[in-house]
Amino acid sequence: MNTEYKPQSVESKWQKIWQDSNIFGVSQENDKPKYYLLEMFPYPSGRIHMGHVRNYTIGDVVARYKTMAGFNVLHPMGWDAFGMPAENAAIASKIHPKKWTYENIDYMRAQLRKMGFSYDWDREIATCAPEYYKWEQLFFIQMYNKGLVYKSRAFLNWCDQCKTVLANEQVVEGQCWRCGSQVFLKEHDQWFFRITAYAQELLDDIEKLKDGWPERVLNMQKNWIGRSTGTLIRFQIEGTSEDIEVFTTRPDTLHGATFMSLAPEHPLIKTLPTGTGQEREVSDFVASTLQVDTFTRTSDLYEKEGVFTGRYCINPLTGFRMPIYVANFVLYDYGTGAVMAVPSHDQRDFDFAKKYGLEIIVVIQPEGETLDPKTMECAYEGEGVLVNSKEFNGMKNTDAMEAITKHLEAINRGSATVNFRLRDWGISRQRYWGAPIPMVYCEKCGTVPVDVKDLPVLLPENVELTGTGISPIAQIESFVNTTCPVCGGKAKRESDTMDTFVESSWYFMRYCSPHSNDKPFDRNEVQYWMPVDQYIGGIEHAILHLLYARFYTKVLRDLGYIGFDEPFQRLLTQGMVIKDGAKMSKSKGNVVDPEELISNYGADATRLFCLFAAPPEKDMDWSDKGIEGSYRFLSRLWRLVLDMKEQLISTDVSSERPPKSMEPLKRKTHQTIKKVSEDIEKRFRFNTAIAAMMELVNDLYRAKETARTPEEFSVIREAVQNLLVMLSPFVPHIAEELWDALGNREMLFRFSWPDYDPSWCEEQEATIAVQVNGKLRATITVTRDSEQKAVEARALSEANVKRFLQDSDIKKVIYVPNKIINIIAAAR
RNA sequence: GCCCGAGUGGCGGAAUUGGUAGACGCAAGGGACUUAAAAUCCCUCGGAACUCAGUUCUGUACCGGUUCGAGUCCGGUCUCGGGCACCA
Repeated sequence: MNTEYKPQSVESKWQKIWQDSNIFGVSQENDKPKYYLLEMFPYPSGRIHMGHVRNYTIGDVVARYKTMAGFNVLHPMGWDAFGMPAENAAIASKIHPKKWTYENIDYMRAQLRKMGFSYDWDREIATCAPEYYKWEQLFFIQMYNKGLVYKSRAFLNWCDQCKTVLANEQVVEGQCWRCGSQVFLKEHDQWFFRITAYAQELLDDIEKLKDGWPERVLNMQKNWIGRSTGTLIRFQIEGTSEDIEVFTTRPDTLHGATFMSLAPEHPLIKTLPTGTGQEREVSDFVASTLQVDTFTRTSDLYEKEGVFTGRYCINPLTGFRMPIYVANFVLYDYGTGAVMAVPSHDQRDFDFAKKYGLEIIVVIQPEGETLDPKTMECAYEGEGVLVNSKEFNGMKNTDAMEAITKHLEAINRGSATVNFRLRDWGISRQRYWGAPIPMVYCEKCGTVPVDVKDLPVLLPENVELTGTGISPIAQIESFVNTTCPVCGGKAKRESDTMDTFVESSWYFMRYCSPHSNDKPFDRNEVQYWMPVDQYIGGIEHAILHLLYARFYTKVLRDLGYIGFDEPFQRLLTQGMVIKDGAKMSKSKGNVVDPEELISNYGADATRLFCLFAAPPEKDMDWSDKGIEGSYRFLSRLWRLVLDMKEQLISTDVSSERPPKSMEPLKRKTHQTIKKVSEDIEKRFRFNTAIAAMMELVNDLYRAKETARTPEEFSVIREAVQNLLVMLSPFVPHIAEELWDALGNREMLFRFSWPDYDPSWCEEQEATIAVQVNGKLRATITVTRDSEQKAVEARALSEANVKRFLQDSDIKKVIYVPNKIINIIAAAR
């Protein structure tokens, strides 16, 4: 055999064998425990990038390890195939999105195969296939019937670059998460998923994920859901029977509420000023405020401004005539879009009152201090005792919160409530390449869902893509014009498509029965495989995808499809791949192409370096020199095994006691099995597992120099065999090849993960650090588990120890067996 | 402002329960082999000092504490990263 390591031929050989024998196919099975390992599926953008390589390599190690450790492992792969890049490519180069997408899928599938990943390709799905999105349309209709889907006209985030609205989760620092351009508010008709109905459960169930999810992600979700408890208060508008509703966390300050602030988007703004002479001023203010993008408008530095609407509302406790303002800092999105202003105890309201000369009434006095509205320079937001609050005077403000809320309930002016920051999920997209929303507008019957038996509503293929902002399918008469499923009369179809995050909210269930064609999935199969035991993906989905998927799982449960609450038991968020101090990106010109790495160094070396360079959850620094090191290691392994091939084949692993000369190697072998098993199983620390195997290789090189007898080679064979088994999840091709070269018949992937012999893990001797007063003075080697007396005697006989004990009395000796002996002494 | 992380050689990173700080790898320097180079193999590699086979001092962002013993625990400070934030 040629002794030079040439990964390309080895890798393609084994990839073909794996593919031809369908070795990675799995089915429901009862004698092994199941394990569902999932990596976030990719968008088929054209080529895989280093982020994919890292993510999927980590997953593949776990999948292969778990298989060898005796689990029935589901490890599927598919494509998050709807989305805007396909459409943009179509506009730019006149390729149909469908063709573009499927060509990309073919190319990327081949790339993933070249990496040697152990996917069950029979389960591959693409979310743009009607067989997939059909079920999503069914869920939509069932959710609609249950009141979990509704349509509403609202001010929404609009990205002018992408020509579509965006969900709140998809706006990052006022910019579109995808293209980075400024997002504006625009009034739009939109379909919403009522995720807020699950806000409390999404928050509560975070408790169930504590053990398996990174705390960071759970915190982010908690912040995003943003629960706060407070009171809903109704203020009557003077001269009408209408109320303004307000949410406050400080009902204790209600007696000090002297004006009202409304968001510019508040519906009352359109009617309130009528007849007051303020109409013009208000509408000008609203128009100019709404032109400013939300991010700027809500930044700290933005000047707080407002305009009087000409109307008043009545403080329900004091009867105070509160002027109603429209103010640019009030968010329509949060609470009720209206804020009762208490300038004495809220800094923002204080500034506003000073600016417009509004009344300030102190209602909470801090201990040992008397606040005076005339001399106050800022609001007092701390605790204290109520004043100017009628029967509540003298009460501690913390107690008054409940007391005032109770009182409001009694006079029917308010109630205790819980408010969430989380908004309903707007899922309409004015784009072509997505799943059509299965609704119909009938002149007689109004908005009605498509009849379930007519699903799927197929996305028409004969479109012209222009990127003008109207849904392209709205212009296709044959699609839009339809008949009403209720009355059979003329009707028009909804022409918006669904947010692509809807597809990724349930794909992990479809993998369980990907070929089911009479229902979304088979309940038995989903119940067998789900929940996902280990999910792996990027931190950028901490809120977006992971929150939506949790929500959707709960919805499908309540629709009766499944019987569990959470989709992902454990989550690993892997770090980014960094080069030259920045995330790899085309614009920075620091992109490394995986395909080049595969052809230069092979898939195995690429995989190895991705795993070795950093622990998975940390960002990984790409290093061109580093991958050469990985390649060097594999070459070293290759030569090691093939150089000894003859001697190894002619001997067998023996259960006899090894020759003395080989005892250290046998010990190292079992220690390495233990270390590698624990690093994978308990810690997901592949870098230290690889380091341990490198050490074993280094030891094997030394052993190879001295070995002569078959008995000695037998121990080497034991080490090499186990090494190859352990390496196989990391570098599967070279491991299979060398395994085969040693004459093993069974394929490594089908081989069992090795057990270690605990008696061979322990060293015979222990190196003990000898300290005098906590400082290292010598190291001694003693037999394991030696008595303190013997160790102490040895320690005291060390010259350097004696030196430091001169003219001193020993006060105390601390002995930790096999580790350390510390002699505490004081000068005479 | 609130809530999380993280700070260790020239670099990526080890040190799992408080017990020899720097495993493994990269880079660098030296040597062997070679006509030469590549490849390979061996040695050195945190800093400083000295009486240099060795030994001492010092060192895990900074200041302090607990402990026989702290990278690890506690209190405080600084820096960096992340999330939320005019949130009523």
